[in-house]
Amino acid sequence: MSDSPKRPKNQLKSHIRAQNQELILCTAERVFARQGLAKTTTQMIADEAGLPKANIHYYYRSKKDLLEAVLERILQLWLDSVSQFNVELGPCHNLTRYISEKLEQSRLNPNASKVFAMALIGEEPFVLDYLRRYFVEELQKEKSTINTWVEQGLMKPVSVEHLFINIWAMTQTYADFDAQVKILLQKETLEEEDFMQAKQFVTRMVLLSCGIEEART
Amino acid sequence: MSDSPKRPKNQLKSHIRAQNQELILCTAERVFARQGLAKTTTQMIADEAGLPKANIHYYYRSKKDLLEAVLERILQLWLDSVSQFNVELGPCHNLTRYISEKLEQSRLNPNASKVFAMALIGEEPFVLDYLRRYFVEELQKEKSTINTWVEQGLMKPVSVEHLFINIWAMTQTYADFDAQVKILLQKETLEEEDFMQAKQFVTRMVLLSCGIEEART
DNA sequence: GTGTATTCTGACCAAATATTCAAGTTTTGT
DNA sequence: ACAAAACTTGAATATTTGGTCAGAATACAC
Repeated sequence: MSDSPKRPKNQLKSHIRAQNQELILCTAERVFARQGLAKTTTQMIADEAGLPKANIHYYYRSKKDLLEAVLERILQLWLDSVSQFNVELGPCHNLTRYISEKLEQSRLNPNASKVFAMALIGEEPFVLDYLRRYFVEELQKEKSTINTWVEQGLMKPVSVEHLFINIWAMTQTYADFDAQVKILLQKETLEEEDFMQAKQFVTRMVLLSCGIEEART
Repeated sequence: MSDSPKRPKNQLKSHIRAQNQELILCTAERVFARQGLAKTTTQMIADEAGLPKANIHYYYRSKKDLLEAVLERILQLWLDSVSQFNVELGPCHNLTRYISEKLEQSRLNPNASKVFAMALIGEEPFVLDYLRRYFVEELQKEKSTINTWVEQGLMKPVSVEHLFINIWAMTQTYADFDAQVKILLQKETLEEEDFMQAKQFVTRMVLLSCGIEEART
């Protein structure tokens, strides 16, 4: 979808193509995050990327195509970056790591996080389809893992759905609603330290609610 | 700001005026929530309200004015609807009630909740100013109340800022990202029952993290 | 070096949309 | 009943913006 004209006869995209697409996607992600999905114009992206507008349209037929390419990238990142649960290591270790990784990802890719949230709140079909396709089955795996732990008496039984809904809500709020967080914390910018505190706070809540002794990491 | 022409000589707005503004604000809130802030056109609002577009502009000079009127209404609701902490009654009762009220509000006014989230993620200056003006001092009160409880040994010391950030994150996620929640819960619509479960789940998490014995309400 | 495929880009177009206006209609105060 | 104020609304306007196109420039294969 994102390759407008015929690609170079075989395998690899041309060097130029790959490079420009990368530039455009990165810039678009940034501008989308800053301006909002609908308020962003192709012109803004073009200007910020230092390219003429027509050049953007050479690589991405339409604004919709471009947005979807940006979203695909983000969702891929989301899916890849957070490692799976490892049954062996038990709930405490896994949940702690999971929360840590999610928060770290929000901190390091605030733009991606925000664009994703915007698309989700706007119910972009592309994102909803993606969630339906990949995350539901993902959740099933975590669910069975957690059930195993429950059977082993390593944690209390909890609603896995609600657990994940709330872990996601908490870990993403620091990136998505950073404006609100900054106001409440009375800070100009969120430092690594703030994320560390968030990490501790959220981890504590989650572990306690699962009846797990807190680890001192 | 939101009253374009001279108002009737004194006190009360004319009946017609009040009625039309009410209709327009309600409709606008709904359409904004459905379409997104930027994608919504005055024409859509006009059509859905059954009024000609020019009539909308008679009451609200610009789209921006209209959005701000809608937001003001929502923020007012937000501020009013959730009752203050009552020191006498202790942390368990108050936190339980607070979470319950916030979730109930999300459930009953999903549009308002969503428009607010959209404006917040888009960093609408109007909303940020409002937060700075009212919520920061609001938080101060809660903070000192909680400190009192901590001193009385009724709960463990916690970061009040992070506590509220995360309570808000959790209670609003069910309305704001309902599309995601629906997918994960595999439901067409969120029922009262789902909100009840959310209420229990969130309350449990919060109380445990504050070292408070769970109430059986 | 030559020709073909790819990339670049300024100019242009059509559709969408916020906003204005002026001429009508209704309501209201007295 | 009458005039002033408030309200209504179809039509016009100005601007923004996504998208196109044709020809120029560049890279690439041989």
